[in-house]
Amino acid sequence: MPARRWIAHLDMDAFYASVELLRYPQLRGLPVVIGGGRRHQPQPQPDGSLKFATLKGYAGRGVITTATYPARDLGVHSGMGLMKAAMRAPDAILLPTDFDSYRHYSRQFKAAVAEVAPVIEDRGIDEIYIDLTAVPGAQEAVGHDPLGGIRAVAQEIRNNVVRRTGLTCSVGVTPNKLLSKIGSELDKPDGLTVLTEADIPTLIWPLPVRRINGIGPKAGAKLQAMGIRTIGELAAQPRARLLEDFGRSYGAWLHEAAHGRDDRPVVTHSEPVSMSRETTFDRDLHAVRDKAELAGVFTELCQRVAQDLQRKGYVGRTVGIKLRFEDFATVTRDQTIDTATADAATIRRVAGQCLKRVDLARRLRLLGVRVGNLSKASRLG
DNA sequence: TCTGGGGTCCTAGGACCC
DNA sequence: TCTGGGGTCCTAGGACCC
Repeated sequence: MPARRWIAHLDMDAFYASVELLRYPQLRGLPVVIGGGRRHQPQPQPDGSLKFATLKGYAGRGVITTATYPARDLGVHSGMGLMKAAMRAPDAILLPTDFDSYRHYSRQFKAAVAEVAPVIEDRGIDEIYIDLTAVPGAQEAVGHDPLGGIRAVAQEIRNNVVRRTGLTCSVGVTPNKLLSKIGSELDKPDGLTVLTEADIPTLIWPLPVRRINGIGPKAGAKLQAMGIRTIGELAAQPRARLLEDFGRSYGAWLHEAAHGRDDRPVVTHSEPVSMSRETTFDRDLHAVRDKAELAGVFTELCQRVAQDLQRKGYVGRTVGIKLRFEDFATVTRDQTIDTATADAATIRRVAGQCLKRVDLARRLRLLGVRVGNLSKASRLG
């Protein structure tokens, strides 16, 4: 009998916030949000306790990167501006982001998964896909339960993640990535969902189309305007109509996705395509009046990108800039050079050429520098 | 009280070459 | 003497994701 393909999607629960709760267990059960700059570190008190900042009176441009479940109950969520969140949940505790710490726990949980199932695709700091097809026991029935084996393998992964990190995760296991990604959200936090194709009509079709990874705000709004709300309604559309309205490629994909079909493999290795650094200013800057400040930030961004490239051993041929104006309009300019580089001064010079091609009448909110077209740096330098 | 930072992929037009 | 067709590279913007 051929092995049945089993793909898991594993998503760490409220990852950044959960890591912070390991460090500050006294905050468990409270509304906590992560985000903003360095200015709200917990302050040690004379009695040895810590005083935590709250959202009340927050002024600045930060957004929430993660909110604990009690904070979500107050109506705040990731991506929301901190000022807006402060109005909804003024007493929620605010902690600054600490990427070094999150990266550390990211490595830990991925290593814990790899001990059980080594075929892993990285999807960022807090989620992965895992191919469970060849994991011992995955194809076996347990008693009268044909899915008993796969369930046990997934549970063992979850157990090992908690053992090694103290953090919980939610896992979806299905025949493909698309369904597993949806599945991992069905029982969150700390849940396990195993689905087969037979479950699609009952468990997938009633969900809103936005649950499909790849249908974002734009496509979601367009579908809604067409009267299509659920994945089932999308599946019921004639393929030809989707091709007409969304183009050959995206239309065909929408049709397949709605039927739960996806044959993408789990990709265990990939090379980076670009590296970038960008920053949003505390206040909008003007190209002339704030020239010195702008120049300083610009050079620093180039240096940081160069440092990232060198640390990871890459060079790039395309240097680009990104500008966001006060009205949030965004433009990019890039230029490809003959010889790939990771040199800060070279990046700075080419990026400077790019900047000259932009009309800088409006004030700037964000400045970014990117190097693309990457290749591995040779040891000869 | 708007909207961070780091990515990938796709599209589309023009340049340029054969 | 009036106009091809394919391929690749470059650039800009946009959708989407974590």
